[in-house]
Amino acid sequence: MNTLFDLPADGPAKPRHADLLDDLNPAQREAVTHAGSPLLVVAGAGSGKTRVLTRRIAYLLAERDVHPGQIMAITFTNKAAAEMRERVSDLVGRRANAMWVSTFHSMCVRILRREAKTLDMSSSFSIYDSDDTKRLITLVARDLDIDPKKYAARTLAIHISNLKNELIDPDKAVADAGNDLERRVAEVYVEYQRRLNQANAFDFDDLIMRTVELLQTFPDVAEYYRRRFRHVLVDEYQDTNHAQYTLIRELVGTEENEAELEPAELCVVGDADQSIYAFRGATIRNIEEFERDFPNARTVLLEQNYRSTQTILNAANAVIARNPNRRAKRLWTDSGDGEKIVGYVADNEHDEAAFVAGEIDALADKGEADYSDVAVFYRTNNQSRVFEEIFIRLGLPYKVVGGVRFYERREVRDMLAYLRVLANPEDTVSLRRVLNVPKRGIGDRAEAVIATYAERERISFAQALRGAVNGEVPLLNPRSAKAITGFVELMDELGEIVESGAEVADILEAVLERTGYRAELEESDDPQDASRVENLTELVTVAREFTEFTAEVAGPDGELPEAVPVDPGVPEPGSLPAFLERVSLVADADSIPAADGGDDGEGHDAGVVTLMTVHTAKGLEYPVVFGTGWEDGIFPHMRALGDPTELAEERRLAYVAITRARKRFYVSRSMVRSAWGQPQMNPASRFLDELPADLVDWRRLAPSSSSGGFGSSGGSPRAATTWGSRGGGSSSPSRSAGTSPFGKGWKDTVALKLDVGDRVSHDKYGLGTVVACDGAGPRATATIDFGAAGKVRLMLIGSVPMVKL
DNA sequence: CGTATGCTTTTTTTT
DNA sequence: AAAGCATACG
Repeated sequence: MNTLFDLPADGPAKPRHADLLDDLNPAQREAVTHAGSPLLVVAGAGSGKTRVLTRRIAYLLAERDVHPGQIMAITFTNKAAAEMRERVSDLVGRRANAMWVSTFHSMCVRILRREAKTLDMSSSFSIYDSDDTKRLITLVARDLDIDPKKYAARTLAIHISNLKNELIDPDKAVADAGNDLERRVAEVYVEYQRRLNQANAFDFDDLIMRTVELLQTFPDVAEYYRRRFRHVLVDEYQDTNHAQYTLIRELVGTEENEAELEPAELCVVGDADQSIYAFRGATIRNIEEFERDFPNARTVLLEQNYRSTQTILNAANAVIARNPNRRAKRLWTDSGDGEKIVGYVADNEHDEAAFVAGEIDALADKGEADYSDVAVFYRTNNQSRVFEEIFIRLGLPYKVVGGVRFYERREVRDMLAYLRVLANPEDTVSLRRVLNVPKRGIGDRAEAVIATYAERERISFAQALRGAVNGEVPLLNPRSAKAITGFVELMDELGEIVESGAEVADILEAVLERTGYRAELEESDDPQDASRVENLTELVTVAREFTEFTAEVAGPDGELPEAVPVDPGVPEPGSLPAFLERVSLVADADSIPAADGGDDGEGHDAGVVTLMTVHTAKGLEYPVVFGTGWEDGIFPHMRALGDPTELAEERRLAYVAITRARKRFYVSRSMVRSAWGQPQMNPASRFLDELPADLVDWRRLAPSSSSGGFGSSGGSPRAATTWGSRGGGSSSPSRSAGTSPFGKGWKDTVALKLDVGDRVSHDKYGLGTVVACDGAGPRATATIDFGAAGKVRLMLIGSVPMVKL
């Protein structure tokens, strides 16, 4: 991390004007000092964006007499928020604590806790993540007799999420529904939302949508926040969705809706080329139309890059230039060309991982990089596995960021569900989750009976359980009633512990013991259960540290950093609700190891290599970056191959990957890669072709195919897109040697060999284009877009009524 | 009600 | 390859 520009820790509380602007380039300086109208900072990768933001805040405080309590800065991850706060603190001291620096989601939670009553919710509400959401939708869909085959809960959840991101409420969704799917979605949405309310819960999307609703429906509430926050700063503006955009507008206010109050000063920072979250509703429109949305807006362009070599920037520029309809922007640096990009074509994914490990080893040996200087990127989480295997074997220290997240593990979620029920007894999803975990004799049948009873009596599930204790529930067999009584008593006991003000960690311990959850795991002989016990111990430790940390931050006088006036409904620091809130809103990126390897003087700690998806890597930088799996179908992802819009997003992703690198960038691809069991052959990523040939030093090329490569182009090596049984070694004894030029080396059962992009003619469907290939050998299938006839997935085995054109 | 077994699906990316 | 889900049986 670059500490070059940080003031000494004991520096002046109020740096002078010159200190804040001295080391900025003219564009940065303008972005820092601009006043009086909305400001868009188009910040290319590595152009000093965070520096501009933090300086701007410091400048507001030092030179423009703004009070820290008037500043709201919004980011996408807690890590980014923490970093921003810290860097502002370095500049202006502890005054920074009065600012709101947070993610969209925690900011909204904070507002919602305070104003919950206004929306008929209790401030002890639960926050549902996508897993909870899916569970609730499953329940709702079942109650509505919706065929789970035809409408998967996940599909319904995605559609409902999209509606919420567009601020479409259930009533409007019903009114707008124009086809079968939309009608079903709307129907589920209505009931789902009702149940969320009943459970005193918000889902992720609600946090934004309902805050907007709050501000739009209650002008006095909106005015309170508008008077309070006179400066709103938004990072990663290109990743905002419509709901977030509207939220910003409501917070800032406009002349129309607030006659006596000037709109707050808005400053947004972003880069359309780094927009990679369209799949969750982010829209580049927000950044592209900023000047129209906010009249008189000023735009500042930051193109000078302080991170990478010119070689790396040229590569990134060349790739991103292929995207259509793009506002021209070229990053440059004055720090020289540096090393060439290193390329490698592997036989298979193990070979690729071995190459990466070998290079890291070599760099470390030569003293050219510490492990902590190195990051390995891949497109999807499952690709981390081979790297882990080989790193473990070689003893290379590493950390995987993301993937199966700690808080998503079953045992952890079970425990959190207990805690959530204790904090919010109306939380039906969590309650039903733990009802029979560990097994205590309350089966599906009993659960359904209770649910029906609750529905009919119009009471909550929790109340219905109490009804069962009193024998008021018909059709419930006595055994179940007895089991339920036991459960209710157990929860009451735990509730008393919570009431007594016990620490979160102690509550957790009590849950683990008294429910018998830990005992069940310990008695099990499944080796997985041993690691589950460890995870739970870890969870208790996390809870312990959470309480201690907040006690520490609160300081001796008990004064909280963020507590300006103590907002009603804001959870007590270190308390159970505070813990649950924190846990609900953590992101993968929040747990990324420090880039500087934690060298606290004592000895030399080389740190760990960081493994993560390109998405997670956004906003980070490393001296050495490995971009792996650059294959069509992997990166760009298979799902994007058929769609220009999605392909453009994949290309932005490639741009993000390259621009993370400071000194060295490696790219690799693999000829063969196993996908769900079966080996699969992938052609080179089209993005490799887009890298200028003279920038890349290919350490190993694809073996040239005897079939004389069609499809090879430019300077980059592209294997002929034929099939053969390469690599894998022992996997298959049947080698392709001596077979036809098209080398159908797998099994002779495969009737037709197709690649993505091939044109075909089918007896029944007519002309089509292959958009995806899956499986191999007898299980090979192709997904083919037949235009008007739709997309069809076909087996390629036996006699296929189709020819390749 | 709980468990075993076999069948299905799963792979984007995440606050 | 692995995990979740439905079905059948104890």
